[in-house]
Amino acid sequence: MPRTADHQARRRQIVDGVRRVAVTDGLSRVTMAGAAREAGVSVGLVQHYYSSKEDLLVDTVRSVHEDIEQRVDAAVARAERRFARIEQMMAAGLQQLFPLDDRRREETRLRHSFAGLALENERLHEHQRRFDESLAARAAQAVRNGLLCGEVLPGTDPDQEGYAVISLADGLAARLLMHAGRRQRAWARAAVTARMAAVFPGPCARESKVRDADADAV
Amino acid sequence: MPRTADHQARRRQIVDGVRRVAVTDGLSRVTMAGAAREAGVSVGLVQHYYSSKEDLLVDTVRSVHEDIEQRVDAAVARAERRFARIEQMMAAGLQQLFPLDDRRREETRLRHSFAGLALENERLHEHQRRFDESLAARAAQAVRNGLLCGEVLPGTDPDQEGYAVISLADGLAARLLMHAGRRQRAWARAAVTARMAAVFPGPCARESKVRDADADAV
DNA sequence: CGCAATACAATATGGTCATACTGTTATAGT
DNA sequence: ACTATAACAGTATGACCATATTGTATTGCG
Repeated sequence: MPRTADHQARRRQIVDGVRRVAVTDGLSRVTMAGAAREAGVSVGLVQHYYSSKEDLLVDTVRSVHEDIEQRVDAAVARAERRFARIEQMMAAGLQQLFPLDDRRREETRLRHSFAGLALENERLHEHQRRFDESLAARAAQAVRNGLLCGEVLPGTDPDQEGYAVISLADGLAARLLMHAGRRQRAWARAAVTARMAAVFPGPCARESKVRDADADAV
Repeated sequence: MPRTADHQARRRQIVDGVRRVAVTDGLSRVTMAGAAREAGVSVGLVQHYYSSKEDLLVDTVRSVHEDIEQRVDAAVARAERRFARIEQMMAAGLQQLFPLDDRRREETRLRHSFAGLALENERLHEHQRRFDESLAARAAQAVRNGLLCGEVLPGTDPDQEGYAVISLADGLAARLLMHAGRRQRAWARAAVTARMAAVFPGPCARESKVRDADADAV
C-alpha cells in the first residue's frame, strides 16, 4: 500500500559506503554516520534497513565474502576454458585470494580486517568460519576431481589437502597485505604453483613446471 | 632525588593488564580504565608511563612478539638437544605458532588480533612486519643450515622457503584460531611435517616420515 | 480522494572513553 | 629536616558515537 523502494539496492548502497570507509580509514573507524555520509543517505535510513551496527557489519562481511567467491568461481570458469589441467584451474582460483590488483587488494584488506574482528564477535566469527569452509570445500573438490582423473596421488585426503592449500594461500595473502614487494609477490606465486605441482604430480611423473604465464592470468 | 620505581616492572604490569583484557574481552574493548583496573593501578599511572593509548598498544604488541620469539627459540633449543635433524628443530619452532595449549592460544589470539589492527595503524603495522620478517629469517637460516649439511636440495632459495613456510604456519594458525577440532589440529601438524619433508629430503632419499611424536613435543 | 503504511531525514540523548588536570605521597639528595 | 621531584590517585572535560525519537514526504490501495 505505501511507498516502495528497492531494498536490495539500498542495502548494497549502504554496505558499499561501509566498505569504502573501511578500506580508506580502517574498519575500526567505521561509524553509522560516516558510512551513511559515504553512501549518500541519512543515518535514519541506515537504521531503517539495519537495526544495529552489528547487523550492518554482518551484512558487509557477507557482501565481501560473496564478491570474493564470485571472483574465484569466475576465474576458475575462465581457466576451465583455457587450460586442461585441474591444477591450473585451482591455481587461478587461489590467485584470486592475493592482493595483486586494486580490486583484490581492497577485498583482501576487508577480508582480513573482518577476520580480526571475528575473533571478538560471535556472528562475524560464524560467517568467517563458513566462508573459510566454503573455500576449503572448493579446493577439496578440485583435489577429488584430480583423484578421479588420476592426476593426484591415490591415498591423498582431499579435505586435508584443501585445508592446507587454503591455509597457505591465506597466510601468503596476509603477508602480501603487509608488504607486497616484487620478491614477495613472486614468492607467493611460486609457493602456490609449487604446492600445486606437489599435489598434482600428474598421470606420469612431472616433467616440466607449470608455465609462469598462468600465475597472473586474469 | 625523588621517589623511584621499577619502570620495567610497572610497564610489564600494565601491559599484562592490557593483554588480559584483550584476551578475555577482545582487543577492541581494551580501554585505559579497563587495563588499569585489570593491572591494579590507576588511570593516572598508566598515563604516567604511556603518553597515549597508541603507545600502550605498541608496547603491548612488542611484548607479545617478544614472548612468542622467546618461546620459539626455547623450543628450537630444546629440539636441538633431543633431535639430530634440522627439520625436527624447525618443526618444533613452527608448532609454537599454533594455538595448541592455553599459553599458545592466548598469544596466537593476541598476535592475530593485533595483525588486524595493524592494517589501520602505521606503527603497529611496522612492528608486525618486523616480527614476521624475524620469523622468516629464522626459518631461512634453518634452511641455509640444511643446505650446508646437505639435507636440503641444492638450488633452494632459503629466503623464499622461509617466507613460504612461515606463511603456511601463519595461515594454519589463523584457521585453528577459528576452529581447532581434532581433525583440524591433525591436519595442521601434518601440513607442517609434510612441508618439512619436502624441503628436507635428506642426504639420501627419504625413507620414512617424521615420527609423529615430534608434533606436540613441548 | 484519503489514509495508512512505508521510505527517509534530522535531531536528541545517554553512555563511553581518551586525555587533561589537580592533588597527594614518598623519597633521594643536600 | 627540608625540599624538589618523581610516583601515584582521582576526577573533570570534551569529543564521539550508537541508538532513540520525532517529524515529513511519498505512494499504493480501498
